[in-house]
Amino acid sequence: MKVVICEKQIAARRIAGILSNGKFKTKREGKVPYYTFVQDGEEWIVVGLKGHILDLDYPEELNRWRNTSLKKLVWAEPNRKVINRAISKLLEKLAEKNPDVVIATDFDREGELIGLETVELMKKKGKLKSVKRARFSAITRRDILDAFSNLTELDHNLARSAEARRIIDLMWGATLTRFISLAAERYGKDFLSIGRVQSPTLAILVEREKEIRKFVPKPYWIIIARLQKGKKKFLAIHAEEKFFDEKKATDVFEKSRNATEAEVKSVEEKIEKRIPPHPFDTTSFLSSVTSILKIPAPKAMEIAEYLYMHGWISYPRTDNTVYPKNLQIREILKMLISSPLSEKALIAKDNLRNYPVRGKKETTDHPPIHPVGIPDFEKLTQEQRGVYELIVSRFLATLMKDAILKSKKIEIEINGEIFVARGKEILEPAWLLVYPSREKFSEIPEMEEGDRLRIISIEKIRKETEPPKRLSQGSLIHEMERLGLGTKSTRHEIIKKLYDRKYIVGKYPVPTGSAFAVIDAIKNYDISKPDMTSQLEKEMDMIAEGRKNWEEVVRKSREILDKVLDSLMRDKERIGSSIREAIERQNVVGKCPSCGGDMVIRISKNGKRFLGCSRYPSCKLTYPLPQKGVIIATDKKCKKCGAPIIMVGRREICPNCG
DNA sequence: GCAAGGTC
Repeated sequence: MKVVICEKQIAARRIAGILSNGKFKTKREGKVPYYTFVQDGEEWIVVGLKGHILDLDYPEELNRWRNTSLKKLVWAEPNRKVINRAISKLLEKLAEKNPDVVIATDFDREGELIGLETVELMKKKGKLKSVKRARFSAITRRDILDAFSNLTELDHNLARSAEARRIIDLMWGATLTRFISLAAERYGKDFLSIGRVQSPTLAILVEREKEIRKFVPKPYWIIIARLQKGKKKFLAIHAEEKFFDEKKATDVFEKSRNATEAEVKSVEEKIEKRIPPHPFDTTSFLSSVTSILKIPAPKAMEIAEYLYMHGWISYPRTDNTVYPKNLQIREILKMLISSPLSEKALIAKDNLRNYPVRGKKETTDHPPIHPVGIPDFEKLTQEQRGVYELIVSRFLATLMKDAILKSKKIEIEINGEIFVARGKEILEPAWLLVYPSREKFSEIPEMEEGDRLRIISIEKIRKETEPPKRLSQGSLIHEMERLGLGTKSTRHEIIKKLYDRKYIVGKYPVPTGSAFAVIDAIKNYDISKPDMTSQLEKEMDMIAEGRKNWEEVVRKSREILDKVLDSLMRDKERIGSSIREAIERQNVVGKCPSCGGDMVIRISKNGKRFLGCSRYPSCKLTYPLPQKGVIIATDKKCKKCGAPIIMVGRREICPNCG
């Protein structure tokens, strides 16, 4: 008997289909499906796992946080425990039949470890006749048949490199998570956490927030001219753009406002192209969903998972931005033309480019995210429908011709001062008809050198420089990818974790007081930096190449952790009180102008938030609060009424005067 | 009640 082990259900079914020429049967052991067929008189069984089947955990006696010495935890050996009882039962049952086993998990580090876990679990139950490895980087007929006729051995070094990662992550994560929670006296569901990926990610947000808060806006002035050519009105801005010197701005303003006429000095026109966006990988998918549909990244991934499980989109966890050669693009387009989204699909069909757009990242394990089926729109929620339609739109856009624009720059003289009007018109919209673009377009009238224009008005407008923008969840995921933090499958979960720990709040994540305090406590250690991951990556490569021993790498990491823990322990009191203080201050936004108590964000009986004095009931002062947006304290007071000024999002307001 | 990595 031959037993083939795959990493996931969909892979198992497709591989069974390829190996059996479509002649396989689906059977079940309890709830677990597997696929079976007979070839050359031998029975084949193809099993689909659900990722890892073993996980690490510490022995029971180390699981009482308050009674366990952290020093002991650092040096403790974690146990392996089975994650999914039903799958392990099936594997054990198959092992008893002494089969030839072929490991056909994903061709990567974790895939190799999943394979090794499976073999070790099965070997406990029966003697395996042989163990082989099938390596393929795409589930296509050719790649699979090729892999199965050139079977190799399991790469133990590669698997052990993943094992080292797993042990190192757990020992650092568990030890420091417990340390910071114990120091801050946060127990149960309120615990705080630290990890190799989550902490550097949080540090990015904290750094950015510090820049935003210390930012001092600088006033500047712009001078604009409202002009008219024929019947068309348009705007031009003085060529200096930003005047940081108000006197200079006033001089220019006074000089130009007396003019009665404007004259076109030069006209510059350019034809420009806009290439469609590249096919969706997980990162660009999440970034587009969060920015276009305003759906949080974890939710977007959940929806993608749902659409995939129902056979409407391809596998959503991919780093690939290039369609594979064998992708049936014409067929998919045809399918979309007879779907409720036919209108867009027909526009695409009439505007096809020669070859679909290619992104920079090309991998062969999964194709970019694209539609593979048509759901019943009536049965989808509004969000599911939105996500599906965005995937369709993106797919169509990648097949379409470049958009053609005409950009114009017109220089206009007004009493010796030069003003500039800019316009951007769409000549050939092409893919812009099916996919949203962030670019702004505006038309301005046709003009020629020497044209005289009517001046409607000249205005001097005061503006202020703006602080850096907060990262959206999508840009945060891009940033994580750039720094090598997390994987396509985990980045959104890391973000969710930060929300669960109340380290961040709001749609555009804003770090809370506890985030500032925790990052401050660990800022001098590698665990708060992306370097720890890049260092670990290097060591994993060396283990995989056989140039380092995995146990040695783990032991060295333990020694470092041991020292880090010693150093943190010496500072435990100070770290603990600074986090506790930060959490207490989290809801305080300033002083009560009436009695000097603290003004605190509170929730009323009907669930609305408001500002109330901490000395209630002896002081009954309250202010209303906007119900939306993250509220941040400033150290300013309102000049009119003395109430504390608060920041809502990035805007400062007085809760009393507005 | 810990992490990060797979997957549903």
